[in-house]
Amino acid sequence: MKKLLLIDGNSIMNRGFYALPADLTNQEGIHTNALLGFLNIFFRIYEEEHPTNICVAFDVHAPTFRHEQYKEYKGTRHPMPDELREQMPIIKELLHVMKIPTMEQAGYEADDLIGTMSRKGEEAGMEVTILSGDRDLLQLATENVMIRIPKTRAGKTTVEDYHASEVEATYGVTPVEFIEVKGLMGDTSDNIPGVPGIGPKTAEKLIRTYHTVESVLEHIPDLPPNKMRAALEENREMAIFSRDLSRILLTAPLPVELSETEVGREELLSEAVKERFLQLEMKSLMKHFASYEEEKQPFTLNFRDGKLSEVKAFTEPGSVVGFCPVFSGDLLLGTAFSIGGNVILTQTDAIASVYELLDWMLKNRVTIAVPGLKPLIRPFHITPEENYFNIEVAAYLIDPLAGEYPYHSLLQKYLDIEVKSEKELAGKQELTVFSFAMPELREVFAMRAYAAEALYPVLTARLEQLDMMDLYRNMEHPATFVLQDMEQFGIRVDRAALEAYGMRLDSRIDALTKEIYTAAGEQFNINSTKQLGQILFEKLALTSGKKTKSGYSTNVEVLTKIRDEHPIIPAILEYRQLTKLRSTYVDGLIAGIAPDGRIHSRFHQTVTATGRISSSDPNLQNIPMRSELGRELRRVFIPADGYVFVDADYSQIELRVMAAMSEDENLIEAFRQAKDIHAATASKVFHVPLEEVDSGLRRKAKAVNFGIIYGISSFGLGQDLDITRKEAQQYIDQYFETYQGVKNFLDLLVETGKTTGSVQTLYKRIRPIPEIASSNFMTRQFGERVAMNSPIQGTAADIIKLAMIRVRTELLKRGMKSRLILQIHDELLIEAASDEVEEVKRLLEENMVNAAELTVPLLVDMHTGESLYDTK
DNA sequence: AAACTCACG
DNA sequence: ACGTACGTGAGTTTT
Repeated sequence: MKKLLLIDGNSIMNRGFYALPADLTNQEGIHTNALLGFLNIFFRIYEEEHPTNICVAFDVHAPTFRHEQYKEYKGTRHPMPDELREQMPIIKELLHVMKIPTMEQAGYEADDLIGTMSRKGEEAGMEVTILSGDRDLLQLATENVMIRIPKTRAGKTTVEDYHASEVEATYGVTPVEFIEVKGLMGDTSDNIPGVPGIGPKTAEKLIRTYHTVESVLEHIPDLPPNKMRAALEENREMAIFSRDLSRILLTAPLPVELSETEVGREELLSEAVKERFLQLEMKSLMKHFASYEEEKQPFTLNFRDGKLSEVKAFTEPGSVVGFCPVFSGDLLLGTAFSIGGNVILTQTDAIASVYELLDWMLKNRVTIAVPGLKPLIRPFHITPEENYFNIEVAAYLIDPLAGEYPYHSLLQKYLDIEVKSEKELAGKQELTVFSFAMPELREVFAMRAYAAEALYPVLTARLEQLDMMDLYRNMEHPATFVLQDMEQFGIRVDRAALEAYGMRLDSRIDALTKEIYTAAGEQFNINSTKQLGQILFEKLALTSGKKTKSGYSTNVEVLTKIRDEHPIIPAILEYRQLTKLRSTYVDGLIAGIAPDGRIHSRFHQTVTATGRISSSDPNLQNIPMRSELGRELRRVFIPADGYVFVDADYSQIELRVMAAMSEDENLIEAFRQAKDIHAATASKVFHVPLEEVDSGLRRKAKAVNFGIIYGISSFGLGQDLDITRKEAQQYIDQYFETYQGVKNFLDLLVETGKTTGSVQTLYKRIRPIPEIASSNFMTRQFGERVAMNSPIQGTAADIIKLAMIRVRTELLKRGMKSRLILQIHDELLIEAASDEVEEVKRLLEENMVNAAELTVPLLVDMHTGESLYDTK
């Protein structure tokens, strides 16, 4: 089978130019970033596909005759920067040396040439791949023509692949209809006007129903009589014109014949090419020549179908196996077991049989390594003592900044094995009972189990090396079970009360909306910061404060400063508060209520850089508290019948942790004595007797205390207290004079960060700080603040994790009905059976206070109540 | 997808 | 001169 690779030259060069550092030059001062970007992605695709035919298309930069009448064509597009322009002839010349044909044609865009060539290739029975950064090309996708769009996130480049079916799956319209959608919505970057007022959502909906622009126009009488319909009526011709502009030509005259596009590996990687790359000082490309001589064997995984009994037969007592069950909801679809690098796939829905096998393994001292443990705990009744190993959590401890821990990244990073990612294999295929018959999905399941087994020895070795094995065993592993419990229990919500609260908000939002429109003298979208900025700072000429990247800032800080300038401001502030409550909390929480009347948030263990837990879908760690109206919302969170809430939060845990870690005698003593640490700090720092510390002075000391924890900067403190930087610096100096141990401690953290590239908590959890080595001043400063904050925030997070584990263990041991249902960083919420309240209170306080042995006491504030509101 | 805003600790 | 406090997640608009 012949394979044709067509490349959108300008688009890929452009992408390389902006993705790679602009200071990438050779000794002659020629910029090479776009060239390198182009060639990197080119070689990657080449090695993946091994195309037999290649052609690269370029735009000719002159007005093209198709758009001649359209004067402002590409008027909004930025001109090509000189640094990029100078690289264009070089890439063409390089391609010439590589014997890859290029094409450009006056009067036609590269798109048209690619479109036409793709059809020629398809007709000739070839598989066609189009490489571009531009989604417009998606209209060319068919079952034989795949569009590949490279994306770079966090330094890693992935490629999105679209056949016709994937375009349809992703956008809900066929590739041909894609053109029609664009005709309606327009495209500012291509200067295609579209129909004003119709965005992507509306356009997609219309085309999904009517398929073509003409058909939409014919059916205008069927549409609801609103703005959109009026816009369509008034812009009939524009819609057709825009659509025609969007359509890529499939009949352009081609300067290159299909038969001329054949390429051979020898020409592509010839000595001449190598020499040219070296002249341009693109040494990183040399690996392609080396690999030509000594090709690395691609990794292939061994997997086959088999029965659970075979798995058992092959498993040696005391060994490590990789295990990955596959569920669709609660339904088990099958399992993958990896034993000594051989994977056995079993299609089965018999959870009990699998449980039996796992039980046998555990009894035979087998370590069961799993990609992620939390989802398996409930179906397989797993307990913390059992010998499971959680690959995801281990990988998180070693590299907490990675964000995600998919097997392909981990295999690459720790074993230098290159495998296709889940996405590359399975794409967007859904899980069904047929999944075990689909080759791509089978490979995904097998790979997950294989990776778990293969990664176990290297991750455990790394954990040992970093002295984090205890942290894993005694803290992270048992913590997974607490999180699973919290997800399962959820929290009860009074839906009716929540809806009533929403209605109250609605009526006030309506009134405010009218008020704002009147004050502004026109209607506009209050949610749009762009429109709001124009109204406030241009039309009403109010004092604009800070700017953002793209215009005026309209945040609370700015608006509060001009509160008295115009009655519209307080109205907007209130509107903002209310709409936030409405959309994020009322609507968001209602959407999250399960059939059991409770919200089952998800709790994540591998997300934060510092070791904290995070919560999502919905986030229950940011329920309003600070404003009275927002706090009212807490009334809708209620305990089950026969239960009450018992809530306990650590008092000043981060400051206490800092006192203990720094061993500052003054601060430790302050905590041993003082009831009010902010007042005590004020007294010492500002040299005022404790009795004379007023609320203003206390507020300042409190801000300083926070600033210290965040990694102090005079600018930040000044901002917070609204004082000059100089004054803020004085406060900081005075603070450090009082607490010299703290100063030494923070200095040591920064120094440690600089020399080792990371810092750690009391329990050895590490936080890497790549920023601290940056040559950029701002970035480096950020790194220094992180070095000061992370050990403190992280140690506090460690302590509450220990407390959670102890509380869970204790509740279970005593066979109590009460349960831990929520963690909010320094706070634990227990839904306590009414007859257990006193015991729960004792147990909770006892276990929180004694979770860690510090040189300062840990104190908790405890409250009980009939709703989350009452537990303040 | 990125920017902006804002809810929490 | 630079132009920010540390850690999150979600909704909305704009690109």
